[in-house]
Amino acid sequence: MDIRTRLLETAEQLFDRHGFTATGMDRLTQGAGISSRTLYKHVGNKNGLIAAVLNERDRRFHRQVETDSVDALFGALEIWLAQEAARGCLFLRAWGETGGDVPEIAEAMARHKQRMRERIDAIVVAEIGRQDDELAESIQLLFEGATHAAAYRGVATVEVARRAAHRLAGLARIA
Amino acid sequence: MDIRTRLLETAEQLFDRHGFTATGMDRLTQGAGISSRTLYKHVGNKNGLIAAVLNERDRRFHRQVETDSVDALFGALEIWLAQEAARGCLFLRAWGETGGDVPEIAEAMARHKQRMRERIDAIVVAEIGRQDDELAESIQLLFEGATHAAAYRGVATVEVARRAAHRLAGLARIA
DNA sequence: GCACATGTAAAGTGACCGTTTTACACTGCG
DNA sequence: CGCAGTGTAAAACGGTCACTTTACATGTGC
Repeated sequence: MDIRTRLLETAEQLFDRHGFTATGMDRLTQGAGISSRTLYKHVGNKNGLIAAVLNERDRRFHRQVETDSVDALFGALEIWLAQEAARGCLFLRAWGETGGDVPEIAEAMARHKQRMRERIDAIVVAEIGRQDDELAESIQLLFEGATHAAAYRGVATVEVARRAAHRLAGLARIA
Repeated sequence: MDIRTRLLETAEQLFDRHGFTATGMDRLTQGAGISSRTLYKHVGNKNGLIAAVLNERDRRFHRQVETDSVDALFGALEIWLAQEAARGCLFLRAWGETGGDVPEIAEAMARHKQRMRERIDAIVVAEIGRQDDELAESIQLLFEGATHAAAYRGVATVEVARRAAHRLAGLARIA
């Protein structure tokens, strides 16, 4: 496997499991099986590594969530949470741990949320046949809520979010 | 002002602004204007301080959110987020930064979420005249979602959550 | 008036932080 | 053949980490 890929996958796991600040470079190099010199050649510094991990995760997450119905959207979230463990949104966690002070990380977070919003906009159009900002924002809230509530209420809470989104879409359809 | 109160208030601010791991004990003692010896006498160690901060915040948050209508609940959240700055749920952030491995912190988080759930259960009864787990869980999802989405979409998103909760309550009322 | 609790200031503990450096091995290409 | 590129291992960098210790100043109550 490619060195950079191995590094990013290892880092994503360790960051998600133990937190960003708490995960030292030694554990990262050891986990990826590379020297620290190589790590710094590839990602510059720790914040660069965090940003790279987030951007790669965004690509992977988006690929999974690229659906065009409310059902499929929350179904994808359910699968994601079931196989990745639910510890809240990694983008918001990175942003929070760094106090919002690292531009590359803040931008990765904002970009990810914006991309999610565009996907939901498309789903709304597919569901009710027209744009509806209020509905889209509500679905994003339910999606965000499920992502975080799953950490303490379990993945089953995604089903509740899916049904609530469905009901709101139904109301929007007849409005 | 009481030393312990001053310490907890300072710590809450610094933890919220910069993250838990990133906030060193020096900055805490300096911020609170106390010696490190006194700090350790009062809270034992850093995890003890974090747990104490969370438990105090739970008390304060709950006092603000102790309402009995959907409108008032989200109104309270809006006020809270407007005056405290929205960086996501501090309980989930602490839990995530410590990898869920610190019992006192994990318990503080779970207790806080459980208390929130009980409040929402009471609100549901007040709103529709009977218990409704599905509605309560949906409202908790919207509340959680608004808390986190406010970090990147601004406090205005709380209004959207409030309206969505209202609609779902309306549906539950006629069901 | 003396013990005691509670506070301060400041130095010291060893461990670990992110990052750089030094020295060396392997590979593929002109 | 030689050399640039890419990797390793391991030590060193100065700094900061959470936490403890030492030494000293208070005020309070018996």
